[in-house]
Amino acid sequence: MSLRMALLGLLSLSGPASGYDLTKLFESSINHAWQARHSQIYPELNKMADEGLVTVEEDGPRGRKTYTITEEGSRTVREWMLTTSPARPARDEKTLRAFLLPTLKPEEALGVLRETIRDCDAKLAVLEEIERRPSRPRTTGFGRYALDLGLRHTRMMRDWAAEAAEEIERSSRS
Amino acid sequence: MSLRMALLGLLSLSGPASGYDLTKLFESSINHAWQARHSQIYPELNKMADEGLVTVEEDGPRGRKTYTITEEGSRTVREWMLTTSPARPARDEKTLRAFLLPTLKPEEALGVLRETIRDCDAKLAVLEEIERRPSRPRTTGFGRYALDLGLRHTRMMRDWAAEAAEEIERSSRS
DNA sequence: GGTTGACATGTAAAATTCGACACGTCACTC
DNA sequence: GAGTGACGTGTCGAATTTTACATGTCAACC
Repeated sequence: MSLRMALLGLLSLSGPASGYDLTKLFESSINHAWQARHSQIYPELNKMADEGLVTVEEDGPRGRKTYTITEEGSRTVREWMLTTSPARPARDEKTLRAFLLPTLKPEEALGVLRETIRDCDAKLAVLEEIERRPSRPRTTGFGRYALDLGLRHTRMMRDWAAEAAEEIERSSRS
Repeated sequence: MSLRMALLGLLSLSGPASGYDLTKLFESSINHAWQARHSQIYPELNKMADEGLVTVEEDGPRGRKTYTITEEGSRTVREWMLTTSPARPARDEKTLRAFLLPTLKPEEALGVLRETIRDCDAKLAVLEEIERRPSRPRTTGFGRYALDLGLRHTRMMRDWAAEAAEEIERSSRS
């Protein structure tokens, strides 16, 4: 259901778009919270067209199909957003690795943590650059929350890694 | 591969355990970063036994099988931890919902955010209770990082929701 | 005229994950 | 002795996701 809602949501926020557009949008926006390849997106769009959640216009230059969300599609995503469904728990390989850190020797764990810090710093640089950029239409409203959450999440991860590293250093010195 | 590494990691951290134990351990430890039902765990343990990553002792009261990680299993998980594999990106339905918040009317979004805050507070209460609890064997080392990250993540989410809510209130007053 | 790269859509097989069904044991309580 | 609930393992079908294969167009550059 999540993929469907993500697609309807993107269509609702960005206006009519093609499968190709949506694939790109996925990558450049919610990638840190959800992902889908075009091989999953195209069939889902066709299914939704069959079910009347979106309409499709087949014209465009290269067999391009433009999808538009329908009234019913909007209702569907709105209901999903408002229901307190207990949302399936997150899956995050990075956090899993963090959890398994104690399986390593202190020096090894320290190496992994330092790499984590570097990765976070790199990601932060990218996100902060986007934040600084003079407001494109997308920065207001749509994408606003995503960016903010992404920044907070990355900073949180960085802080954690830094403090964990410091703790390991302290305890291995003693 | 992640499930396999999670299982090997847990076996490495907790010592020999049964599939049942591991299912429970999964729920009580890395649940917020990775999940698996017993229907996924049991077959994976059998496969790993075939491949020599774990050994199995079939005794125990109720047909209980006890799995122990082997040298090869340890090597496998260690290599995985140390390789900079670009870790598949996270999937988090809650963040997806957050991202789609702008599809809602301000009052509706506000409602969702307030509920998010309540959920985070509830989760924080649980985690902080665990943190306060006099150190059981698991709180040191194993589980230490997981708990810390869980706390930080939940606080981050709470702060984000609170500030987003405040921002919506401000802009709807004007 | 040929090549390259972004644009554009699709399918199929494999792997992963979930939800339901299925079976049996042991300890404790009423 | 019957019932309940935690313990314990397993399989199967469906849904979801990934990876690879497959095909073709348009614009720009050389």
